[in-house]
Amino acid sequence: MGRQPCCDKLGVKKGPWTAEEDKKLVNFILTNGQCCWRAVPKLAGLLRCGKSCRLRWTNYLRPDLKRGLLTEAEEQLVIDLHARLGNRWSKIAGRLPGRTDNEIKNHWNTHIKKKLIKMGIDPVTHEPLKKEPKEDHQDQASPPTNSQPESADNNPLEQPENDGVITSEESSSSPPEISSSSSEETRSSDNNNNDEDLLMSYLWQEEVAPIVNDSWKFPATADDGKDDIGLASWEDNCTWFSFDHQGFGFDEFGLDLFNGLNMDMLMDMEPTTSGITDDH
DNA sequence: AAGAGGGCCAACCGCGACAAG
DNA sequence: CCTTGTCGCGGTTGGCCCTCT
Repeated sequence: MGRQPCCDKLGVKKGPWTAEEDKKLVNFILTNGQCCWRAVPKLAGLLRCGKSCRLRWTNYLRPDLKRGLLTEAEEQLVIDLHARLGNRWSKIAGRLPGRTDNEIKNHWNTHIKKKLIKMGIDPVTHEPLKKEPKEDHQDQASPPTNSQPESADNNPLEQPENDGVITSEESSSSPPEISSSSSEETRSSDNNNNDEDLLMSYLWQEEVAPIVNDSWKFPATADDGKDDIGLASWEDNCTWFSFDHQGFGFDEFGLDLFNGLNMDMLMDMEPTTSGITDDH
C-alpha cells in the first residue's frame, strides 16, 4: 500500500538533538505521557517528525535506560537470544531491561559479531565457521549442515523456567553452540518443528512474563487513549523513576518532578551535551 | 604534532504490521 | 473487505572520536 511520508519534509529538523529539544520532549512526555507520536512534535513545540521524537525518547531519553557497555552476562544473553530469534532486536531488547534494540543492534554489529568470528563462530548461523586459517581449539570443524555440536541441554535458554534471567551459567565464557540458525528461512527443516516450537514457546513466555519493566509505558498509551491522559494517573505508574536512569540530564531540565529523586542517582548523572551524554 | 583510517553510536529511512474508519 | 493512517522494527548511514603511523 502506498505510504505517505511520516511527516512533511519541509520545516522538519533532522540531525542530532539539542539539549533544548530534549528538554521540550521530556517535559512534554512527562506532562502528557506518550500519546500519538505524530502529534507530539506539534504539541511539544518541536520541529521534528513524530518518528524522530519517538526514537529519541525510546533510545535515549527514556529514564529507565541503562547506559554504557553491555556487561558480559548481557552480551552472552544477547548471543543466546540472537541464536534463537535472529535479528529481532526488539525482542532481544525486551529481554534486557534498560537496553534498547538500537543499542543492542549496534553492540552486536560492532562488538559481538567480531567476537564470535574470532571465536570461530558464524555470527549469522551461530555454528562453527567452516574453516579457521589457524588451527583452533575446536578442531572438529563440523560442517555447518545441520550440525548439532552440543546437546540442547547445554543451552541455558533451553530451560523455559530460566525466563531470560541472567545466570552465572549463561555468562560463562563458552560460546553458545546453538543449532538453530538465526533466521527462519535458514533454519534446517529437520529441526524446524522443534525449533519453531521452542521459539514460539519462548516468545510466548515473553508475552506472559516479559522481564523488561514496562511500567514506564503510560496508561494512556497502553489504553491507546489518545487524549485522556493525566499526570496523576501517570505518576501513579512512575515506579520506573526509582531505578536505573543514568545519563538523564535532569539537572539541565530543571524539572520539579525530579526533586524527590535519590541524590545518589543524581550524582551519577552526567552533564548533558547535544547528545546529553557521550559515553565513548 | 598532525593526518589518516577505523570504530562506534545516534539518528534516519523505508517497509511491514496493525488498527480505525 | 478495502483504504488510510500510525506505529514499530530492522537496516543503513553520517559524523564524531580515538588510535595508529
